[in-house]
Amino acid sequence: MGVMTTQNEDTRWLNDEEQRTWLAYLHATMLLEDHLDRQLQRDAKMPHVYYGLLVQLSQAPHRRMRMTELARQAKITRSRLSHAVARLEQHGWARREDCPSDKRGQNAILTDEGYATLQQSAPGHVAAVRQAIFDRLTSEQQKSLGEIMRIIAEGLQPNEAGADLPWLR
Amino acid sequence: MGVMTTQNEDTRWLNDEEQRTWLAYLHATMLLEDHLDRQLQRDAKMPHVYYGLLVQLSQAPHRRMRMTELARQAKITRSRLSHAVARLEQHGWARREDCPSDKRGQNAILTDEGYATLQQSAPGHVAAVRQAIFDRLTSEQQKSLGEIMRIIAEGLQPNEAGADLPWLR
DNA sequence: ACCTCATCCTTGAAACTTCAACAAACACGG
DNA sequence: CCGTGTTTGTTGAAGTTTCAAGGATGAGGT
Repeated sequence: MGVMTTQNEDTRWLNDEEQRTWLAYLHATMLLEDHLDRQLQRDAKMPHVYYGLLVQLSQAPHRRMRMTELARQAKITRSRLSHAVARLEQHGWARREDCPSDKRGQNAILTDEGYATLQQSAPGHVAAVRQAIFDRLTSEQQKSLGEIMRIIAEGLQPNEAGADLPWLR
Repeated sequence: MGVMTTQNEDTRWLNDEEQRTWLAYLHATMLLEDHLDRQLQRDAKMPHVYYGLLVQLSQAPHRRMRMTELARQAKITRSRLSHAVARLEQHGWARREDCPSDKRGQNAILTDEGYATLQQSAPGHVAAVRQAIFDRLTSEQQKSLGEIMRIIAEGLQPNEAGADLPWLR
């Protein structure tokens, strides 16, 4: 905030360097997400998040996954996924199928058409990512970036699996 | 994408560590943006981006800024800003005013009410950011994060200022 | 003055996301 | 088997963002 002056707060404001870092983070993430969204909207006719869903499906056994699991891995809500898959279905890139073992469940499935689209646009997408990030960083920085992002992500997970050990109350 | 097999492509796919780094980046940024959006939606009744706009205005002379300049600093499109300010106006957090020197221009202005809201929610917001990032990183990592994000942002800017020197054609 | 092109900002529609509410199916103790 | 609470996935409405288009003013040359 910086400008928030004269308050007997015990709030630990960000110091100058922290502010600059935070601002850089905001700018970089916003610019990159924008960049990739446009790149993929142009080349694959879909937003980055949707593309990510197709990628996940392509890596799953039989190119299919339970909705909840897909949502969990993609870090989005089930609701959002529901809408997203509906849209992907309209475009013919994915379809749904009832889960045999659980009558509540649905499997999201990558269609051949979806896979083909992925193949076509993957090189361009990778190039964009590489150009924006990896081509610009030293291997030290790449390593550091990985560590940092894992730490941040870890801290925000609603306790990813097996963390139910020291469970008070 | 890793699963993309057998292609005589000259595409430089991401290696294993690069993939893990990229995935961590996606997860961290997505989780954090979600986290802050919820935190601010709860405490300040507005999404993170809108909050950022008010912050920028609060730091500007006379708490006002030309629309285009605000959009530029916030890294969003003018269209998006136009809608956003309209909404902020509805809530009484901002207002518009014609620019005296340029009849096309508009100034976005932070209202007292907007400033008050900012003051109320700033401590919680800073705490959230600190808890998600700075409290978890060593000072080495903080420094590194800043450098890295500046590099990435810089590479994605449509050539921020003064880059109009070697202008071919 | 005029023409032309650039810049400023807005608009409406379509696309996407969030939120709360919901129905259906499961799980499990009684 | 019956309740009770949980999990799964969807839905509709409201909010947000994108995209293409457009009206108005400014800037610079002729």
